[in-house]
Amino acid sequence: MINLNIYTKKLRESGLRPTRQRLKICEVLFSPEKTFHFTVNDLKKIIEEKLSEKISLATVYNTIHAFKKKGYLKEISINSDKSYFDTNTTDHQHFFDEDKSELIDCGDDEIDSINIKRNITGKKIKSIEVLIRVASDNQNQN
Amino acid sequence: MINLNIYTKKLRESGLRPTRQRLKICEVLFSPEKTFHFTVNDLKKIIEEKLSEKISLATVYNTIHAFKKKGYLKEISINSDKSYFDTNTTDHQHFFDEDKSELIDCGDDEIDSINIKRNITGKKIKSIEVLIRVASDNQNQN
DNA sequence: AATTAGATTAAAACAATTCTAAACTGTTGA
DNA sequence: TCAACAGTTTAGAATTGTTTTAATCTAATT
Ligand SMILES: [Mn+2]
Ligand SMILES: [Mn+2]
Ligand SMILES: [Zn+2]
Ligand SMILES: [Zn+2]
Repeated sequence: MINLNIYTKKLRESGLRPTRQRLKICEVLFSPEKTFHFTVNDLKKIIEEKLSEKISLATVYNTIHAFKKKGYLKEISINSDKSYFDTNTTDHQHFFDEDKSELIDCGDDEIDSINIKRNITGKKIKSIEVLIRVASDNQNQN
Repeated sequence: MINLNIYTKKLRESGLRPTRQRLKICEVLFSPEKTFHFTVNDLKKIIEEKLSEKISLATVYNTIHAFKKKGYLKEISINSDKSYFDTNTTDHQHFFDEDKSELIDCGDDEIDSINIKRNITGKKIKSIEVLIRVASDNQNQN
């Protein structure tokens, strides 16, 4: 299988051995044509239900964190009880659909580039994150 | 005391009775000249240590949430285990100092206004949040 | 003052995440 | 090839921020 080498390489580069569980994680994260957003529980469910591979939460967390550290995944800031991750690691922004608790990509071409006129002394900008919260018009905005 | 009426009004407008604990919360949140950012625990500590008023976490949470709902406080989205609130309810953006886990206001004049070229069908934009993560140059960026 | 609706509180429940430690597996080099 | 080691998996426990509960208390209304 062609992709196995790619997965193994990504794992090795993240400081991880290519184990059965981790290769399944790679299959879910890196084989789809399209990038997507997910929570840790989403990922665990996909592996267990679609790929029929039992996997512990601890393994999912440890692999995801290694990928994030290496830059193969991004974490998105939302005020939510759970963390959201993104397989799209390019520079882009997000809509957050509050009705469905779902992230939607906002391409670089769909938003004007952010220009910051101030800098914090002695600090470097690590990232600029934009979150556009949306909800259906007739919404209880509590 | 002049401010008592203001606090009582804010509480009443948030659907809350002006109790001893809640007036202390108001004193902390709404008397300072400058706005500030805080976590629930920060607030509890200030009330107990500086104002010597015992207060339960449940009361802090319930009051903060009522103020947020009414618009007297804003909650800021950061990927953090805890929630950050802001007594500055005007439209503004933030720097997040990752070294100190501290928010810094970014005035409207310090960042170009965000122009979004796409809209999500059937959805209304509720807010546009920008978070600029900063850290000292020589930083372990794990 | 009595009544009642709402508030306070300690403690329990909850949920996401992290940690632990024992069993297991991939890798390496003899 | 295979023993030995280092790294991995896992269930379950621990941790942490937040929410809920239910008993007690208090502000508001009469
Ligand atoms: Mn959490
Ligand atoms: Mn939490
Ligand atoms: Zn995305
Ligand atoms: Zn602010």
